[in-house]
Amino acid sequence: MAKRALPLKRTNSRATSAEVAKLAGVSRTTVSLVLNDRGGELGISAETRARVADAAARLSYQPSHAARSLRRWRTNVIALLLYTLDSFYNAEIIGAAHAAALERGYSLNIMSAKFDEVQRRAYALLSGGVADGVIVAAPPADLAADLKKLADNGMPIVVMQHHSPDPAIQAVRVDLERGGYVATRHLIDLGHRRIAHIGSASQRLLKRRERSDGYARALQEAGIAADPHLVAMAEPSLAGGFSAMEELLAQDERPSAVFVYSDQMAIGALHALRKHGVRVPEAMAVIGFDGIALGGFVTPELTTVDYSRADIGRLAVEAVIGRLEGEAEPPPREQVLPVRLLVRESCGGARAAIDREGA
Amino acid sequence: MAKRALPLKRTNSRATSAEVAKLAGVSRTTVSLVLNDRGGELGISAETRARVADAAARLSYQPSHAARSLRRWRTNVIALLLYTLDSFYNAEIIGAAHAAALERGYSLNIMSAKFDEVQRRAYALLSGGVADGVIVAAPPADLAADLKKLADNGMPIVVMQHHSPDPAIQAVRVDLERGGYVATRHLIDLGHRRIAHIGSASQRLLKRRERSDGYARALQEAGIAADPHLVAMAEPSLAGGFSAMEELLAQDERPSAVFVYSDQMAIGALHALRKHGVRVPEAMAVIGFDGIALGGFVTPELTTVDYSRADIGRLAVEAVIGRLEGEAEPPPREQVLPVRLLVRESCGGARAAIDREGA
DNA sequence: ATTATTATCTAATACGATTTAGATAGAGGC
DNA sequence: GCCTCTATCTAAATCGTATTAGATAATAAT
Repeated sequence: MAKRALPLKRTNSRATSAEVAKLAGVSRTTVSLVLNDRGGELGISAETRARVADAAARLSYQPSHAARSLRRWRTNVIALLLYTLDSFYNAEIIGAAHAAALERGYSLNIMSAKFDEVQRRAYALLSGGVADGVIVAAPPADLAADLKKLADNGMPIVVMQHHSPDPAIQAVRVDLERGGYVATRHLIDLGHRRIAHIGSASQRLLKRRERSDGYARALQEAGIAADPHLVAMAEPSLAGGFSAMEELLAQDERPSAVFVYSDQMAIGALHALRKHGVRVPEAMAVIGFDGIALGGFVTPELTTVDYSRADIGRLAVEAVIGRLEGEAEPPPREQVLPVRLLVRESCGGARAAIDREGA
Repeated sequence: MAKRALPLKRTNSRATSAEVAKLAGVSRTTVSLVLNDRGGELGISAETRARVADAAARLSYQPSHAARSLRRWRTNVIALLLYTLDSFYNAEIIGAAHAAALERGYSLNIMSAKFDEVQRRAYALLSGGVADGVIVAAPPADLAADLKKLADNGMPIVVMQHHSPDPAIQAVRVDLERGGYVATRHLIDLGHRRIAHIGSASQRLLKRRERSDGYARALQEAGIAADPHLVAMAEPSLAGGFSAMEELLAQDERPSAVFVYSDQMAIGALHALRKHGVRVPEAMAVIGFDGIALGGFVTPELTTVDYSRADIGRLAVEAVIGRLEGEAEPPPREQVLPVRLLVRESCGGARAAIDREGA
């Protein structure tokens, strides 16, 4: 692991508040008060305030993050724990989260924790106080215990895109079950009866069955018997979607439509269909999930279940900050965002698009 | 900006080294020595070491990151500054960087600095000592001065995917000029003469002209006059590629091939071509740049200029750590990685693929 | 002239870990 | 019994900032 620390030496020549104090001819206390904007209320004269600000600027003083958070018990950092950086919707979530955090004076520390080792490290860092709160996307199952420990220690934790795994943990998520239902219902309304489903079979992530549940509910409601041969599970990736689709195509009696776990997998599935000469949407209708921008750029353009990635990022950040700044009423344990059908080309005719809104 | 800090209060009940010391019946010094694995060499008996380790485990002791880095002048964190999280190749770079960092006992703090405001914040954080070194991808022009200040203060800085903007800043980059040359040459070898180019016109990022330079060199070498009407610039995004392609299609005399700045833009361009009924590769050959996995899943599969994203991430991390741990010889200012042509479908016939290797 | 009040500023401490510079005790040499 | 040496451990100082609890001097009130 980590080698021995190198000889302790002050390498960089950053100015300290003491040096600012000396240059301005005041005490460290005054410097602290002025630079934290408490000079006015606490009776530091305007003239002194200006002198301190000037000295700080001249020395390009930047407070030491370590010293400040040691003293304040606050880092003003929110950690964003992601397990899949290649999810195409992450960028939007992160962008919105960033904006929301900034607005409240926080910054975001994105920790990608793909490997077990990184994950262990992330836990150590968090429990070492590297951030004030944590937002977790798609947590792996074995992290649940760690998260709970952090939450029990008073750290605000918000899970995105998943059910709250514990009463101490908030969740900001999308109505995935309804999404699965809406997608499948769309296919049924278009006249399909043999409707396949490609699901996510990630070993590591917490089970996410909601989409599949919605699929099953729509089938049942329409009086269509569930056929286990029409369900294929694979890793949630382009390649996973590809191989799951090939598996479905190997069936004796092929489906005429498929509801896919994510747009990413759906794009893999489209590729498999093209390779096997199956025309979309004529011979196979395909519907994805997530509404990523890329879906509008593939052939054919992907019909999908859309939701606001930006809302997820923003609400997650606001939930964490709300907890940190002690808002009056306890926050709701779960915030569930609506989904909406986004009809493009990959399912053919758009006649059912009108009243499938999930909001 | 940041509201006033809340009342100072010890909210979380993390154990401190003093509590571990008490439980183990030793001094804080001993705890520190033992937990930093210096107990052996400094004469702490095996029995005491075991007692301390046990006490630490029982209290689930985690050293305070703030206190430790305040004292050590080391955070063991490397910051990774990204300006575009939606670049599809970032995930691979980040994955490799993570692995390399972990191996040496460091962790990665990904800071997405899309907005100016975030960027200012990032600079403040870094200059406040939140990380020991920085890796910057695609730095905006206005950040160069900030980066230089950090570098002059002794912070190791490595730029990825770009020329080193300053002698104090290292670079790990790809031979983009050669990539542009190889791509264009491929099109020429396939018999094309009217070869268009879609470039990146990002206002904010540092100018990156290498790809275009390679394009120009290949044309000149083949005795083809450069035609400014065949060059379109746009934002480096799916939509940018789309609109640039439409612009090119509006020409009186259309090109027969196009070399696109990135795979992402190329996918946008493919979409424009399909929309306008231009068949690829028959009526228009398209070649991209980056070798992202997605390129193998679109219609038609995208021919591209590939390079190792993983090497970039790994080398960047190793460069930073090398500087931090004071390696003997000064590191090379630039490390330039090779590119290689990856022939798929979007340019038609593959006959020129053999000897265009860039390595 | 004394006391209270206000305006302005500061000395000293605390945060938690690491490190420097010893302290203590026992063993061995004489 | 005194001294040295080694093995084992520790007291105190330190990192840079924020905060608590005053200090000081000028002004106003009596």
